[in-house]
Amino acid sequence: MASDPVEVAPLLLNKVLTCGPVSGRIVEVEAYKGSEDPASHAFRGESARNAVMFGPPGHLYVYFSYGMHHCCNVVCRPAGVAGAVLVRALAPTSGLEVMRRRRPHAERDRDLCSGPGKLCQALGLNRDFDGLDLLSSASTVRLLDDGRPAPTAGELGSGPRIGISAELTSAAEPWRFWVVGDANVSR
DNA sequence: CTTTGGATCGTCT
DNA sequence: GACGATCCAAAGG
Repeated sequence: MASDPVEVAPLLLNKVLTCGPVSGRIVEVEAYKGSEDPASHAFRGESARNAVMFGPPGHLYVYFSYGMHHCCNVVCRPAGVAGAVLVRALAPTSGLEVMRRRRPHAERDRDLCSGPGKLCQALGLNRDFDGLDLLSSASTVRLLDDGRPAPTAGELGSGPRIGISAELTSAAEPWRFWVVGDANVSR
């Protein structure tokens, strides 16, 4: 959990993210390095918004974007060094009724968590949850291992990250990872 | 099915 | 004052 985001990202696949009655299996992620990655919020140094990315690993970094959406990340480098993994999609595993109520526009269950903004809406996450320790049993949001292993080489997809300006030097890096064939992967 | 444009506001320049 | 680590609806093939 405390190493290079590009190494950690694929290992988070098939882990379970849970918040109260609602939970889902992680099926798509993106790695964001800190100082070496122009696409990272931490590239230009620490600020009030991204402070959690500079804190200890295993904590939740939640940001607000586009004036209406929240996205959540797992911090994964030692305190003082920025780095995180964006959770892009979940396969819903429990609390589906609550998710549907929070996301009335979702017509199919695969629309509930198939995007970083969607899954935060489904889990009810916002900036109030920024900084939570995902590995503490006392936290309202937790990252759990239910025994399913990370995808094998044949089950693991990878490619360029989504929504990154093409002019950035790291835009073409294959730092997006997903579970091949899962219906909840975005797009 | 794919493409396009609008919504909306915290954050940093 | 500009710009997003996005989502959705509407319009066009």
